[in-house]
Amino acid sequence: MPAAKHAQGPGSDKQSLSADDWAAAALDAMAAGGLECVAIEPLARRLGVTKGSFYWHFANRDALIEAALTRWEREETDDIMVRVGDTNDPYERIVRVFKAANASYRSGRLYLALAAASDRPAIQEAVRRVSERRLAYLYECYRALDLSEGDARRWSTFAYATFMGNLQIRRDVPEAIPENEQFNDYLRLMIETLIPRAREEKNQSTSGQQQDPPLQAVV
Amino acid sequence: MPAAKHAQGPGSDKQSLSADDWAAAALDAMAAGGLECVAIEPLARRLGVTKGSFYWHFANRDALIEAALTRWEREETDDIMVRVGDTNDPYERIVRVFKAANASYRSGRLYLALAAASDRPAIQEAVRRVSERRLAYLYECYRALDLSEGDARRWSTFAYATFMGNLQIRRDVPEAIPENEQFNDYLRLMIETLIPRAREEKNQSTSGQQQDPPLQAVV
DNA sequence: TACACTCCATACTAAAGCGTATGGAGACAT
DNA sequence: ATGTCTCCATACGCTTTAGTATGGAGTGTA
Repeated sequence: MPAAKHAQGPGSDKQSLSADDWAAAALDAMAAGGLECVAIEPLARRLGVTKGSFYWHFANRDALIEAALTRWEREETDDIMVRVGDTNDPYERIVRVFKAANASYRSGRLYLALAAASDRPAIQEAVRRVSERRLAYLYECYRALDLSEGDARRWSTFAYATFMGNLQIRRDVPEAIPENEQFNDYLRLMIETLIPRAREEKNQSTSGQQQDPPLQAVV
Repeated sequence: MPAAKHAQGPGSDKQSLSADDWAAAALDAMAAGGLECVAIEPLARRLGVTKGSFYWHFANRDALIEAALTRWEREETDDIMVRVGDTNDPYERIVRVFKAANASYRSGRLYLALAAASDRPAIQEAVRRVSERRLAYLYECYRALDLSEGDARRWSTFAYATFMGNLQIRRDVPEAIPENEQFNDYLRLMIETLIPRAREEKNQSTSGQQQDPPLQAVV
């Protein structure tokens, strides 16, 4: 039963687990079944080891959650902010935020699972930091569209709410979100509605946008 | 309200608990700390009794959750649908849905807590029924505004997403939601944006063909 | 009085999960 | 070979919770 320790196989599994491997497994369990699924012995079974491994890498369960949160915040920053940050056009940035938001299913489930752990202050603070960062990013995008501070605040909050609500609907009532080219229509409606500049240039596509962008493919 | 068996004592608490009392307490615990807080002994302590009482009213914990879900679905139907249903103007109905959604803080927390229990099929189905009912209601409102089926579907989903996202933001980043008269501006922006009222509706869904909708006009 | 029914308290068992103590197998250096 | 360090297995104790078994106080009924 004990797996060959250092068979040094073809790279599929390492001989030793790292703390970050545990953190990654904790995030997977979190996205799948919520915080209550982040249990040490079940995770150990899933990783092919026992509790002895865990308590060598971590002091206790809270330390694992802390490490998972750190990894999550880094993932969020890397995956979303960086992906849309290579454009100076604020319109295009908002569009990309929306597309990225609707693309990563796991990321959405993970956020919702973490945000539901309202009785854990450490988790709540991490969720708050992530949301504040996203809101601030959207706010700056709208400011760059020449909106006033108040309008930019309202529009960015509005857009972020729609953004989050779509994640929620996709999880709770998946068939309510249109699919394929229907989804493109839905996404276009939201983008055009939520970005005031879009109303003035209905005839012309924006710089990087094609007529039929393959939205579902963004993983 | 279940008939008290034999009225005794200065009215503070009844002498006998009913199954619905347990269901109500379960929903309170759920809104406060999620499904994991729906534990029998803590609930019994909070109700001033012991487990013996619980297992007289329910077969097991799942039966309690089932009863709580039934009560929740009834609450949702009574509190929200009925409250906005006494108007024939579809515009006004959507406005009331939005205001009611942003009014009940506990209701929002409860929905989010229930929806986060993605590993319980019974809960997931109840959440789905509630969301489908709300979406269908909104869809009919938009249809009554002379939108095409496709447009009504997109707009109602869009509106419901914004609706749900505001609940999420209010829970996770409360200070991001404006307050007082600032909140009125925010609400007005969402309502005006999300209800294409009195607008000449081409059956054109994929491109915004409207001309110059007032962004900040109505007070 | 005798009996039954309702509602709950008390005292258990069983299981799951967190945490600890300890030992052991392999790798590496001396 | 000996020791040491890394990483993990095993065994154990502790707490919490689901669930059961049983009795008992209060009330109604024959």
